[in-house]
Amino acid sequence: MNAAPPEEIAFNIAAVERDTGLPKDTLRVWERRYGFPAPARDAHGERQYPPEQVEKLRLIRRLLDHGHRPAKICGASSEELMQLLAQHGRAAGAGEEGGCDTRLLECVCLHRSAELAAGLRQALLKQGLQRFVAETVAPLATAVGEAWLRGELEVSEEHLFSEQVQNLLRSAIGAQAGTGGRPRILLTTLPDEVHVLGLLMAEAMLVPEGASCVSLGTRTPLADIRNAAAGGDFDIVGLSFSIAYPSRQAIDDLLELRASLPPRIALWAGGAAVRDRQRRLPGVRVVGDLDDTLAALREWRSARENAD
Amino acid sequence: MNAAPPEEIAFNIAAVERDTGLPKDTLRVWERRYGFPAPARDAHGERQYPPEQVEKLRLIRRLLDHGHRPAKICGASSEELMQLLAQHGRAAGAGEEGGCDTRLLECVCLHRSAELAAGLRQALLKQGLQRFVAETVAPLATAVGEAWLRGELEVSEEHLFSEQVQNLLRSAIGAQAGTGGRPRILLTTLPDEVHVLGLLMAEAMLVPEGASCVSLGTRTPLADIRNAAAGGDFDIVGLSFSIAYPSRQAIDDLLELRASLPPRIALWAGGAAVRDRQRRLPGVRVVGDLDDTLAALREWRSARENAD
DNA sequence: CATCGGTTTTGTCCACGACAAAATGCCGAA
DNA sequence: TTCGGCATTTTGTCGTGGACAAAACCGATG
Repeated sequence: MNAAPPEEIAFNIAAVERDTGLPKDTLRVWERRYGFPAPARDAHGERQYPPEQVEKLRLIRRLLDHGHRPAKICGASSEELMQLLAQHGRAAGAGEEGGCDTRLLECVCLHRSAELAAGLRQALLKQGLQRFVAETVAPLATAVGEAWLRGELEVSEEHLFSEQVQNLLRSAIGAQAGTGGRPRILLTTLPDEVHVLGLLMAEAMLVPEGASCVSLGTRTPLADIRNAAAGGDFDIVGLSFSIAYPSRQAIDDLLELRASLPPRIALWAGGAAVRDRQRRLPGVRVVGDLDDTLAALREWRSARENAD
Repeated sequence: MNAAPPEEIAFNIAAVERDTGLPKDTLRVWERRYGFPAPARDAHGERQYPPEQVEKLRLIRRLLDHGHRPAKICGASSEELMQLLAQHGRAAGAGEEGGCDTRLLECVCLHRSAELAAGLRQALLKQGLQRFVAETVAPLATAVGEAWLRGELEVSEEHLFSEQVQNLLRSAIGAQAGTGGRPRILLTTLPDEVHVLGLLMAEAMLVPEGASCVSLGTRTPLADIRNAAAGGDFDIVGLSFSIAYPSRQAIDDLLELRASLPPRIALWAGGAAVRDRQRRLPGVRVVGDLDDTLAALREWRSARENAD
């Protein structure tokens, strides 16, 4: 009959910011404006967020990434929010999830690390690197993202997936790293983008085509990208933007980088935040998906031949 | 004679937070208390930090990580701060940097990515994985950290180093991943710790000894670590803490995790933030350095034999 | 359909007070 | 000496509410 919830587990505002990605200022102003979240207060008047509210904030955060507005959804119940998310899940799932290996997805959900690693390795051997990335990893990553969005995955499960894929891709890329092929491509993300899989997938598509890729990983400041690109004899700078990246900021950052980069260095951008934004990005090659990466490479090579 | 600095390049408070890692609240309260930083204001009264002040804040940030107090150093000039940092560099350098491969360090500084990759690969082949990690990677990582601390490296150079080492270690670990050896070890870091090299180095030491390691990468919430460890038949949870991690918080977090973890699962912690803190961490095996990782493994195995 | 202006929404910034948590310094006991 | 408490200082984080720029939205016009 322990009906009373264990009250000691409550989050302070800093923990909520960390867990949801919503800045403290935003949490406070939402409380003022929309009446949610409505945390309890401790003896000193400090906010104490119960776990349910943190959970709901996580749902809201995901819906925001998909274009909803806080005023509309802060009032809704958790069930309604889940329903909205499920709609997105279905919309995306219809196109992509169908093509994903459900056995591997199960491994992620059930935390079967050894089986997941083996299954991925097997798929890689069977399909070859490029098809493995385009047909197995990418749909799986989308499915994992959607599942995580719907709260069906724990953080540790998403991490496990990301780590395993990294291990495999980095090995495979390293195994065929050529020397000195053209174009030379510098791959990285901007400081607010932490997702690394997009970069690795791009690298895995490009290296087998004979391009020389140098990845700086995530979170490189704009000025450092410019310096590294100009000083390292690069032909192309490639940036990756996940769905969570604010689209407007991506555009501004790209235009700024384009302006500061020597004209001879091409600028490529890929990921959900820049898809269908080609029109607003003169001088930037927007790479729509992984196959488009190869198209962009062909374009670059034929343009270079003509220029010679 | 372009003496006037280009005034348009000034950072707002959010950019400074991102570049220095100092929270906005802290930046404002330092200004109030110590008179530094002293940003200009734009037409709307918002802070505009000139690049020199951001640079100095970065120096201060590094000194804080090494135990200095803000009140003492906010008043100092950039030159004095650099001198303080140089002292730390020498102190650490005397012990460690001497043992590091200066040719490879030069590759990092000069941004010679191909040469760096080749040099690392060669060292790995020559030394074998464990000696490579202990004798090449670890000293090099320390040297890179110190150089970055002294401002001798760009962000992009540090990133490049980290990426190259990751590529190599992940390949090497993947190549000898056994199946089902004991102990089964779950490796990760807490949410505020973003450095991944410590984890990879530990994994590289352990896997050749026949241990089964599963890495969740960085930033796993405490509750997820507990769930993953308890649900995955693990014997040991291993956490890594870089020098930048607040020592006190590391202790609290470790004790909390220790309490929530089943007693049969051992808890290991390594990295600068927990070194020499064994006394305050009952129930936690503090791993002093990479060689101590092997000692800890031997201890675990002999303890298990005796228990059987 | 694309673009422009006006309106609403939304996130971020400001000031300054308060106070908990951490670091430091001091003192007495093992 | 070294260690463990205890008082004091330092330091970071949280609170409030007002302001306003930037973004999103919406409708009208080329």
